Amino acid sequence: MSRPTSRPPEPSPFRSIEDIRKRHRGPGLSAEDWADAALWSLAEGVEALSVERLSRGLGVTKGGFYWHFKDRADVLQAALARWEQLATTEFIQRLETLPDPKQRLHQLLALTFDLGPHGKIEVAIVAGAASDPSIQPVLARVSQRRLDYLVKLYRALGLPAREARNWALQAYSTYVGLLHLAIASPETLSSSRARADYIQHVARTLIPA
Amino acid sequence: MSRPTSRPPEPSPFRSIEDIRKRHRGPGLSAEDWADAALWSLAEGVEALSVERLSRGLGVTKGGFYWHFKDRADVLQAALARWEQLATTEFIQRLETLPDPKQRLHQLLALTFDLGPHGKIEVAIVAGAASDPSIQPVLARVSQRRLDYLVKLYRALGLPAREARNWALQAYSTYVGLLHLAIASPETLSSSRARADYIQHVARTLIPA
DNA sequence: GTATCCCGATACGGCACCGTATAGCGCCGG
DNA sequence: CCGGCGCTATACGGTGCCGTATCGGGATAC
Repeated sequence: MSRPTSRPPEPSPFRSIEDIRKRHRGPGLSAEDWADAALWSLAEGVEALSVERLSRGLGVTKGGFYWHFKDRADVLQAALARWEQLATTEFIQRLETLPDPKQRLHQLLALTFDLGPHGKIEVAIVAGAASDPSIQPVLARVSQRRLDYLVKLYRALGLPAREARNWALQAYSTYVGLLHLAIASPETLSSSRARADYIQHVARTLIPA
Repeated sequence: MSRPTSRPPEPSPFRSIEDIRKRHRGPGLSAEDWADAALWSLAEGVEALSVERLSRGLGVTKGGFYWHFKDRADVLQAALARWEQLATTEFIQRLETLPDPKQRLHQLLALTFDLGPHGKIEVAIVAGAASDPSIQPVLARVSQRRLDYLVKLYRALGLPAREARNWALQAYSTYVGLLHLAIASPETLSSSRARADYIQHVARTLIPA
């Protein structure tokens, strides 16, 4: 019925389904396990997130699910919260290890082109937001925080506010467009030759000075 | 059971649901009526396209649906075919009315920023392709034709093949990213001031000479 | 006026998922 | 060694959608 006290140590970011299933033969599944699995499953589309599907993927029945979560919407919000954390805070923290703003922009491009499973998840979330209003606030926060950070980087390069904003918007659009392209036309940038060439091009046009 | 002979004159591109419903009190619904309604409904997500939902939206029961289409996948393909036509051929035709490649690029930007219902539909299709393999081929063709056309435009501006390709990729990514942004953060470019400013910025950076 | 074509209404069985209820089992503390 | 805690298994009723079958009725053609 009700939620238990959550486990103290945050286990690990972005564990694979296999990791979760392995841990299964041990204590059993925690709320974080379910939420992580839910986050992964978002790659197949928000609508594809179902309690029974999730259970099957984890090799258990849905019996325990409702011990941790009120309903499907509840675990969706948990997964989105996890995504928000990974897609903003932890991403920015990784960039902040570099001292120079220009280096950060270059690193950001490199990370952007290193398409993991994030791409499908992001696209699914945006598409889901068009039909599921509960997604919109999370998505809006993520976009805003990313844009704000980009603006900050461009301002650190010496650009005035208005220009920094435009560059940030364009950089972010380019990033998102690349996610789409990876789905729509995977072979377009499959050659590492064309890829490197395009990265260099983008770096030239998106990093002003 | 079987398909009838299709009506000779193509009725009209992108009719609204209301248009379709109005026509209803007249002869009845044609295959194009259903396909158009299906295309609209894609804005709510590919998964949201269901036969019974479609019927309710059109104010009839699903009785007649299976007269025109074999199953749900059939009408989905019809809707995608319609989208492919609108998103490539007719779009390019509109641009080809302009004589100068640079004018065409500017017009393309203007059309891009004129976000209609297309945005949600495109995003939904890309997201759907990640989970529904039957969508992938259509999406790949559309992306490829658009990219090819962009490359052609940039080459017409005098750029060598490799560079034209990079610019085309970036321009297309920027376009798709804008679609996302319109969903994720609608207020970001709601002010016509910021909008015009950003259009100008994009035009400067995406149209070389 | 009647036959045919085109399309809508209704009814049915089947499936996938939801959320609830309840019982069972391993494990850990006392 | 035993009672409760954490989690899982099983079972159930309800809903929405699918695809099929069948009937009915309006428009049109003749």
